[in-house]
Amino acid sequence: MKETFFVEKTPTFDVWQTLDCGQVFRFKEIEGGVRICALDHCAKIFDEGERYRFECDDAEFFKRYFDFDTDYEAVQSACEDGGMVSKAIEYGRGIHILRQDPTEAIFSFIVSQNNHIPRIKGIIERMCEALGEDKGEYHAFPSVEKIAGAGEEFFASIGAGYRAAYLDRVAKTLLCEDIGEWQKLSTDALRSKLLSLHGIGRKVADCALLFGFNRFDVFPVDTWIKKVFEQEYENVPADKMATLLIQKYGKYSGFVQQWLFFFKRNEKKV
DNA sequence: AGCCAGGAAGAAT
DNA sequence: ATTCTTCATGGC
Repeated sequence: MKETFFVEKTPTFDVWQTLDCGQVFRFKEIEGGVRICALDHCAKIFDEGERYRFECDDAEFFKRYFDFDTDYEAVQSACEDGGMVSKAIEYGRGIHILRQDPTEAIFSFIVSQNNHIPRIKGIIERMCEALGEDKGEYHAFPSVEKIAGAGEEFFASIGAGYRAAYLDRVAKTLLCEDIGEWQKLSTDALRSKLLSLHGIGRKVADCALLFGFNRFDVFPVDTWIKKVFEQEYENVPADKMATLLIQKYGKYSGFVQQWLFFFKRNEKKV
C-alpha cells in the first residue's frame, strides 16, 4: 500500500456503483471505505467528499483497471433512448466497466453461474485464501497452474457445488493454452474459444468477453436481463435473446447490459 | 427441442 | 420452518 492517488468525483464515476453492479466479486467494506483486490494487486478506496483517495500497491495498475480513459459521457449520450435505457443510465451513471484479468474473469464467472452474489464472493475468497499467493494483507487470485493442481474435491469442499468439476476441467485445459494470444481474436472467434471449454456456455462466455477481454459488443443474458426483456422477447431462449440484443445495441451492448442489470436488480431496494 | 440434476445460501413466505 | 431464487450448463 505504498502508492496514493486521487480521483475527482464526477457524475460518471461512482466507486460503489462500479463495484456493486455484479461485475466483480473480490471487494469488501472496510472502515471508511472499500478494499478491492484484483489479480495480484489490492487497493483501498476512501471517499473524501470531493474526491476518492486510492491507496494501493500499484497506481498504474488500478488507473487502468478502473477504466478512467473511456469517455463515459460520450458512451451514455450515444446510448440514450428516451426510455428504459435512459432510466437505467440515470440510475447507474457512475458505473465503469472494470478491465479485469481474463483468467480471473473466466473462473469467477464459472463460479457465478446460477448462483447468488454473496455466495459467489465467498467461494472466490476461499479459492484465493487457499490457492493464491500470500501477499500479506490479502491473497492473490490463484494461477491457472494452482487451480489445475487443486483437484475437483477441493472446489467441492469450499462450496462450489457442481461447478467444482468445471473449475478443475477448465483449468487443466487452459494449461495448454496461451490466453495472451486470445486477445488478438475477433469477438466471435474468442467466444467460440470460450464456448469450447467444458462448463462455459453463452452467458459465462459473454461475461468473460465483457469483463475480462473488454469486448463491448456482447450482451450477457442472465435472469435479470431476461426479466427486463420478457415481454419484448416472449419465449425467446437466452442465447437467441443475446444475439438479438447485440444487433439492437451494437458496439455499446456491454454498457447497456450493465446499466439494465444494475437497475433491475436494485429495483426493489431504495 | 425441451427437461432436469447439479449444490448451497440468501430471500421470501 | 419451508419454499423459492440465484449473473447456467451439459447430458439426455
